[in-house]
Amino acid sequence: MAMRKLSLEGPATLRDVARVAGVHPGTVSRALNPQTRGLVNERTARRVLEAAQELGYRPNPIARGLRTNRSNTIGVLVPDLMNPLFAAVVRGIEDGLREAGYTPLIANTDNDAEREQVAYEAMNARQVDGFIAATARRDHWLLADDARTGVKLVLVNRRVDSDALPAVTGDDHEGIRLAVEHLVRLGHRRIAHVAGSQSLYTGWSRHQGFLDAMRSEGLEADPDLIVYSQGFTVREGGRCCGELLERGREFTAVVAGNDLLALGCYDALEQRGLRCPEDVSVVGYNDMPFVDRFRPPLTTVRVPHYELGATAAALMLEQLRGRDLPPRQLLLAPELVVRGSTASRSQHVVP
Amino acid sequence: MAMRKLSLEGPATLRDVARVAGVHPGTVSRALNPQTRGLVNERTARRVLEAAQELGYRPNPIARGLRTNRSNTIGVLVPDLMNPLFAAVVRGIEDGLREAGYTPLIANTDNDAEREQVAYEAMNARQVDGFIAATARRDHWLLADDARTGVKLVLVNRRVDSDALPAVTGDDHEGIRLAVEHLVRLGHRRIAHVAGSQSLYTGWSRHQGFLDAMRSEGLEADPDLIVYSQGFTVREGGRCCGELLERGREFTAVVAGNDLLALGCYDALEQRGLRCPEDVSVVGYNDMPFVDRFRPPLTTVRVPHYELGATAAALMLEQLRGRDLPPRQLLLAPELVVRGSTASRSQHVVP
DNA sequence: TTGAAAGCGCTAACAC
DNA sequence: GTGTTAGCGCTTTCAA
Repeated sequence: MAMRKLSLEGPATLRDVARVAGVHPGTVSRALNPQTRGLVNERTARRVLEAAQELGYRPNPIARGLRTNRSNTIGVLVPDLMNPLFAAVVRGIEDGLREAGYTPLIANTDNDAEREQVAYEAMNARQVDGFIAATARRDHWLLADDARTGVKLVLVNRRVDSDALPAVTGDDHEGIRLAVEHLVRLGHRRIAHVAGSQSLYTGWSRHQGFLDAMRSEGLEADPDLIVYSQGFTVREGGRCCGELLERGREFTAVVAGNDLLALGCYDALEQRGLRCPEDVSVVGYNDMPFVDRFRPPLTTVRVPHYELGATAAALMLEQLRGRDLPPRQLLLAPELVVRGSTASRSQHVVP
Repeated sequence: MAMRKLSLEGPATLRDVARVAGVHPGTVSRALNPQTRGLVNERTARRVLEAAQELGYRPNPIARGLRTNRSNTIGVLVPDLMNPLFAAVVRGIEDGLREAGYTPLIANTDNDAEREQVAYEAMNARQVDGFIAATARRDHWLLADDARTGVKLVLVNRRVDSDALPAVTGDDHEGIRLAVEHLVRLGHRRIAHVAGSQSLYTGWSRHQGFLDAMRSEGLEADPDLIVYSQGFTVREGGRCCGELLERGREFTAVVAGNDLLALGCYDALEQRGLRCPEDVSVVGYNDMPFVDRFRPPLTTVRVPHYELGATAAALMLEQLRGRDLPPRQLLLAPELVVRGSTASRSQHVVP
């Protein structure tokens, strides 16, 4: 027996369902919400469910959000989706959030403070229930912002020293230690470091890791063998490695702050007629897609970016559900991937 | 003279502004909306603007959306953000939309029909004003769906033959023509094609382009020199190129359906002791990041992915503003990028 | 030109 | 257990 749709146009509303089921809209709301289903008679609930089904009822999240001040939406602030690392993090976040019915709202910020502000405000206006920020700069208004009242915040790929904020990061300290240890086992002693920008968290933490790793291997981290790049780019890697070579201090291996910097090292070495790994070994960081295809295939430290994102999502859900849980700071284990850019120390010492 | 905030908690609302300005909320709404500002006295409007400024008033898009059935939000359906091509498209979309105050809602679908459905429904429920779909499958429920009433749809990186839907795509026909022409100029005559999956739009259209290009060069497209992959992966490229070699028909060059397939060709050739480009030239498609770093650097056809996205955004805005504009189908020009994987035809003919 | 009032679809406090 | 009511913040008729 076909039942006519009650509201003649547009999708079915709660009231339509109520009319079909012969109950009050409030009852429908209760019956449909898992949280409050217990408050309603089982038979009634079933009737409501059937009516909803029949009408193809879909709750309107906008209306719900207006009432509840929640949106089941999480703002994701990321420097650049075109960077494969962040793309992986974002997929992890999306997949981690989906199960729980949350949707990410994504904005690229290019690490630009103004764009971050604008995106933050816009998302706040859209009632996001929380933010996951992959913003890399170490000093960040988001971290200090007292105006950040109520809204949850989870950091990914960076943390704060105070332990005041939930965060997931790769264990840079351990990752760099693996890289240095690998080089030492190959006989290298004079190991250089092309560091990432020290104003970015990962650049800074890997630099710290390098200093510690050298120390614990009983080696001196010669300041002349450390050069700081302005950014994580191939170009900067080339410039820094070039500077290293021009300083005239000998070294047989270099640990780069990330894979792009390592690629730049390739360029600088080639330009001066030096071979990798025969003359100089190079280690990258991140294990970007296709670095195994480079010439030579890059030895690097793999960071579980997807898992970083998925874990950040989990931490966010935890914050959202639990009331005032202590913020947890998680460290995800990296993995050394040995390929063709590292080899035993040559007799030939550069420069 | 400091003015106390009126609603003691939470952000300022329209009513707060109205109280401060000494007018009715309706007037504030009119004064603040550029569309209706003309209806209100200029002096009053200024007073309202000042009050809004003072209170730091931000309109609540949720409430507005509830009333207007619009959300200033565009659903973006994309197979996989971790694919750098789509990441670029999405950035183009985001940047193109931002100016106009629209926000993308992004979902990865992995080209999976069910996930697409779910994402589509969820976004519809969130009142998206339109969809930009980069979904690649040629037969697609979205395209036929009669239930797609009212909501705008723009296609990117694929089109439909009927011209019924606005779409932006790279000009695959021209791109493949450039590739074939390049090879012919290098003296190649027996040119093979490792085609992408024919159920995906780009795989199909590049295959068509190949047939036409060969014809217009006065060459025969030998069916034995065309092999169809199951997907755009390195692995499939390897399998297909291997099959090509096993068939025993001679060829000196291969046009791959995309860069990953081309990479697979590298593998298959190397595995059989053949050199690229000395024995076989290879051309890719897309110009992914870092293909210039491969061994050998890949000759390929560059597709302007970012512009594809930006143009799709523009098309969407056009649809949103104009009432029932005829759907435009745009073609963006590709560009041949010659690198090291193509060379003059060798005397040595394989297999 | 502005005010009044209704209502988008939903939830939650309270009443029965 | 269920109905009633009020209202989230905004836009948009309709009247004045």
